[in-house]
Amino acid sequence: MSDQNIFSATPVQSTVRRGPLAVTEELARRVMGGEWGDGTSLPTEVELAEQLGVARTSVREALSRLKAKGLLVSRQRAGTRVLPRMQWNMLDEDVLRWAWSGNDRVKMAQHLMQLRRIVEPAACEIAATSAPDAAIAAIERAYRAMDAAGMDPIAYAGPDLEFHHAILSATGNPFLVAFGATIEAALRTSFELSTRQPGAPRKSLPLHRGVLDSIWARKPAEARRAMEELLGLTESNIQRGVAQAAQLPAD
Amino acid sequence: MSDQNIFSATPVQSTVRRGPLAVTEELARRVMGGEWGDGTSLPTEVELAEQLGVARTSVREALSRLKAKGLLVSRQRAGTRVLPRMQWNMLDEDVLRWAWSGNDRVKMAQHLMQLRRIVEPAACEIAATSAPDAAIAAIERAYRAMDAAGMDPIAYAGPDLEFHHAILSATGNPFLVAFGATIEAALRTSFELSTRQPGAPRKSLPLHRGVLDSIWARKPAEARRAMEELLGLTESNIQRGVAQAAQLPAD
DNA sequence: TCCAATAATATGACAGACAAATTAATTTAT
DNA sequence: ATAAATTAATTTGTCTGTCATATTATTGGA
Repeated sequence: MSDQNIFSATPVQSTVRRGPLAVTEELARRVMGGEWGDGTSLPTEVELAEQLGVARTSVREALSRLKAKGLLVSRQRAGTRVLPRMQWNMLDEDVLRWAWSGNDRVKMAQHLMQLRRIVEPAACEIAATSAPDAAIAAIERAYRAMDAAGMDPIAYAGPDLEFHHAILSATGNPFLVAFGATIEAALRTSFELSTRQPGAPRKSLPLHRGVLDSIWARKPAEARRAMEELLGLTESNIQRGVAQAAQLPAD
Repeated sequence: MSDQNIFSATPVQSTVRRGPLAVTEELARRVMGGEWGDGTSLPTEVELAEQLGVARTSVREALSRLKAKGLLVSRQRAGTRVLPRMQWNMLDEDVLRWAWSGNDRVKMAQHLMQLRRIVEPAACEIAATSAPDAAIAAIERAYRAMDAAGMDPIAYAGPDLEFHHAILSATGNPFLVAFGATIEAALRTSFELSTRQPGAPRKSLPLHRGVLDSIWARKPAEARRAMEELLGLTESNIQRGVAQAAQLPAD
């Protein structure tokens, strides 16, 4: 039973490096999966080390990472408890990625979309008002890359991500920039679910153009409206993607 | 020189527990202070352990926490580097607290306020639209506690915080709930800077009432406007506080 | 039955060693 | 002499083991 370590159990996905990250990922997966849900105490560090086939040091390092992200808390002698999900920092890149494996992807996608509808139009408004020209130029570079990518959804995805990130950066507000990670996750979803719509870039490119132009024109209200329109298209793409995905088995 | 450990060097602030947290806090302080700014490699783990007068294990645990928060990244043999500030997760509770010690508190307070103006009115709108009655009741409980606190700014602070948190919770959106930590930091500032305005609660209480009532009334637009008004007062309080604090030495 | 002292236990910290990976240095071949 | 290849050095990563500390559980006594 001790040979049931994580490396033999799971075929080790290519993106997961074999190092301490693997232990973190595995523990995170179990916490997210609700194996020791909400308030219950999880096994001792020694037990976990045996289960995973690693040293206690490695377990401790993984646990400290999860504690840093607000998923766990541990008191001496009392053991390590799972904090209530409401207290988790869902805006953290990794937490979001881990949570994504859950069964409620659709609902989560909706919540992310709701967040984008709140933040991104406002960011456009701010960018149009006070962004330095250099920052707007960065947005334009991303736009040109999108244009160059043409109709290839794969090549289109990267610059698209960069476009939205550049807008947040252009606000000059570090807290909005920090949204980048969250937005990125939302965008990945959107790509994941809208890949089945091959014509998507054709429709979205001019809307991106509209956002860019109104920011250049320094018209905040117009920039906000342009982004709202763009997000409207994105949302409908996602909804259609969800509807189609519902007829297929989950990956 | 090896006796210059953190416990003898600094008189150990009362809030800082003596455990591994102390090492994390100290390292975070140095990273934030720009001691090894942006891309440069910081000392080896052994050196840090000697400097701080702790074992390498403790240093590693602290470093792993900082890595989890996106402040550092370390590669084997290459050492541990500080990631560019733009990539830091400013929406993390601890990162925000650490960054707060910087010299640009005023600008940061403005950025936080800008974020609140984006998120909180939108949250009110959502709450008024779709929050279950139980969630609104939680907002009301916080309001009653504020009312009971009367004019005492200290007793007023807790329920005020709870009020804004309850609104975010009422949206049912976990990402907005995650804002709680950030908003909390912003509120602490606001208290810190508006304590010198003893009459503040008297003005702010009816505005809170307005927010609560319009959410109960299920009027989204009105709820948004009420929150915007409340934030307007808060911002002017902060600005006045900043102006007064400018004439005093920084703590 | 309740309180106090004691024992058990899990996390926290420490020490030392080896493994792995990447960079720096050195040697060798062209 | 230069470039490639090999070797060495260095730093993080991992392991094993032990002790310290805090908290809970137990047991004993009043």
